[in-house]
Amino acid sequence: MNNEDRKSAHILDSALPVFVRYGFQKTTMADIARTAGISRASLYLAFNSKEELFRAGSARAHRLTMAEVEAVLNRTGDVIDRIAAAISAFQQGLIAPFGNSENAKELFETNMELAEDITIAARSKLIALLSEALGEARERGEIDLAASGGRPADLAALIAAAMDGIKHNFRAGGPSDESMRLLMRILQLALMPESRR
Amino acid sequence: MNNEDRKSAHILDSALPVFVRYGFQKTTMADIARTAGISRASLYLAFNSKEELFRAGSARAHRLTMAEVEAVLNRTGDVIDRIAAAISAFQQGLIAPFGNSENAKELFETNMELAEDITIAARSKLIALLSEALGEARERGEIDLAASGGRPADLAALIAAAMDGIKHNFRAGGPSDESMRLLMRILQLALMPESRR
DNA sequence: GACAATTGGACTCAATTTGTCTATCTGACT
DNA sequence: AGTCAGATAGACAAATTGAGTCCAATTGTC
Repeated sequence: MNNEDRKSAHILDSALPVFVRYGFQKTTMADIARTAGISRASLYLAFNSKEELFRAGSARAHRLTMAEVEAVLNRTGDVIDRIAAAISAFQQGLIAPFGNSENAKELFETNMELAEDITIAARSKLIALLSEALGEARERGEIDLAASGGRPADLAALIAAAMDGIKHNFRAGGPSDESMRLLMRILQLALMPESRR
Repeated sequence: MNNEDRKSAHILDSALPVFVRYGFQKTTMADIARTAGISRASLYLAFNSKEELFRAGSARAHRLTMAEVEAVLNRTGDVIDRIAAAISAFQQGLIAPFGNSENAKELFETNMELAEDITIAARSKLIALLSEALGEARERGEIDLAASGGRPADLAALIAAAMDGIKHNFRAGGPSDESMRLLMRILQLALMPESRR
């Protein structure tokens, strides 16, 4: 990571809590510069506009989170457990930081206006990663997809959809985690090879 | 309470959480109107300006809180206990609603700009009420001021000063409550009549 | 229908914010 | 000391937002 990147990263890390506190609309570039400990002029050297800055923040959050998701999926262990951990990492990285904010709704809307493509790409990648993990588990005979009749990609999409549905009611410590755990248990049972039943 | 007052009260009650959320500066009249469920035009029928609205809010909070403080002091029981309860009511009514907000500092500053007289008057009244309670307790022989050498007004001012000092570090559940309890125990010991020692 | 209360919307004016630019400063390196 | 790159304060125009006012239209009440 070069110097330029470290500077940008520092700015984005400083900007996040400001956006969370005030929402996109009420946050000014002066607020962000002050929080980052730099001048407004310098802020404009790093980002050409508030919208570009927000987009970069979204991109960074998605990049870091997806790296974490990928790392979690590449661990050893039961595939369902790894998927559960991956979903958890996804939520921790992309929803939790905002989910408790009173400005969550406005921020999500802003994100969809300014960074929808990034969000969609990350979601696609998540599904691809889950699908890949399921496919490999099937090769190894760890799970049996024949009984449920689904392909890895379909199962991955289902899991992502459930996660989506749950996230809309997200509040830390709410029933969201429980719903997700339930889904994982159901999957585990449904995908268990006959040989282990 | 007439209709006009109920309307104003409703607006002020709606405005408080908005101010707490955004601070005075970033809160707009449109925000308040939306939260109160009325039009911006109606909001201006009730209050001529944002500053007047804030002042009215401060006045209302002080009025309600001081009524509660007075009621608590007029209960039966040990005078020190009643004073402790009164201080607690004062803090609950005037500090707790903001003390946990990230905008606490800005809001207190705004209050001092727009409603300093109200704040000072309430503080004076608090001291007068405490002083009165102490004076009556002395008449009844419940406490002995001779040993400490203070007059009721001096003691009342001391208590208020301690409360002030503590409030600047106020965070819910912080050490503030403990400091105040300690002061009360000390007072209880110091003012106990010799006959009971 | 009369009446009062409320509203959306248009409007002005002032303040704020955005984004740009320049002259100046600072610190590192030579 | 001289040079250079990066950061800064501050000024600035343009755009946006917000405050406060006003009124015609609407709503609900009697």
